[in-house]
Amino acid sequence: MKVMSKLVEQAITLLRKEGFRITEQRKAILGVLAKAESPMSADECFAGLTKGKCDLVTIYRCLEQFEKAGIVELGVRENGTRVYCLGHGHEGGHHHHLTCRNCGHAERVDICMGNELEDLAMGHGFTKVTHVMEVFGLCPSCS
Amino acid sequence: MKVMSKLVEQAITLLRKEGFRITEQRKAILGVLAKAESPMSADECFAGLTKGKCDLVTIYRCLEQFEKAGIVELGVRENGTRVYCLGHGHEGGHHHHLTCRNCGHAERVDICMGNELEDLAMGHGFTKVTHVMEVFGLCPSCS
DNA sequence: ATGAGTGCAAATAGTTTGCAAGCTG
DNA sequence: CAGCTTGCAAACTATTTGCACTCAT
Repeated sequence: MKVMSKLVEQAITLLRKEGFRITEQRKAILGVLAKAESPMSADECFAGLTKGKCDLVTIYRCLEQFEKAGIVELGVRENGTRVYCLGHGHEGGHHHHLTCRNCGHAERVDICMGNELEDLAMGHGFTKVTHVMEVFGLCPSCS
Repeated sequence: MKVMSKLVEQAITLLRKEGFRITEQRKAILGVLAKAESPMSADECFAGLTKGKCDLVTIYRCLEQFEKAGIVELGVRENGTRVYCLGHGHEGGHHHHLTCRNCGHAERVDICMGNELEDLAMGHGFTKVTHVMEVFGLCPSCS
């Protein structure tokens, strides 16, 4: 397991802290996510792994754990497919994406109305508020 | 086909204008959507129809057409299920929803950053920009 | 009458579950 | 060594497609 990106190291530390176990497959999955630095579906992670490294089912289970542990962000594609993303750059905080409907290329979007939404939801008496937002379009090359 | 809500009538007019044909099943589906006035999945529409009125496949196809014709809004649930919504009240323009993760109850949310997103996307050279946003939480009764 | 629309059956995509065996802490 | 994790097979849910038939225009 050659060099390990900073992102992966951070993630592993966090996982360990949350009491999850560190396995070869988890490290591999994190590696793929880190290399992409953009949202990926379980299937895409699978494709990015050296064949036989890990079962697709394991990827689903790990991604779910990663999300619970708060080390990846969950998003949705236009067609409903769930995608997970290891925070890009800096702090990797909450963010969204501008995804090309055609080639899949995604860019980070930092505007977000999370607070306004939370306030509004609280106003309606809702608790445990979360939100999903995805922006789609055709990127310059695909336009 | 008893009385028909204003919403349904509007929708039918629009459909006709766009060159789509008006069938019993389409009217029925619109009727269900209008009664709910909140986002529904294809399955839920199906359940709301008198058995045998229309095939589930037809619902999928109709909803797709309705969206193309611009008479329903497309949304996504937390788990990726697509939901469609006939504009509530007033103009039925673009809007989002605050959905209870537990009981499914949904309320309309009018805040939206569509313009900011569009500007940002344009800035990145993207065209044909659309976005999906859904807010989830636990409603007062389910909290 | 003619092509959009429908029903039925079957195929897909994405995701979940059960269970026995393996590996981490 | 206890129990979290994994792999494999199989079940499931949401959605799509092919094809012959029907009905709105």
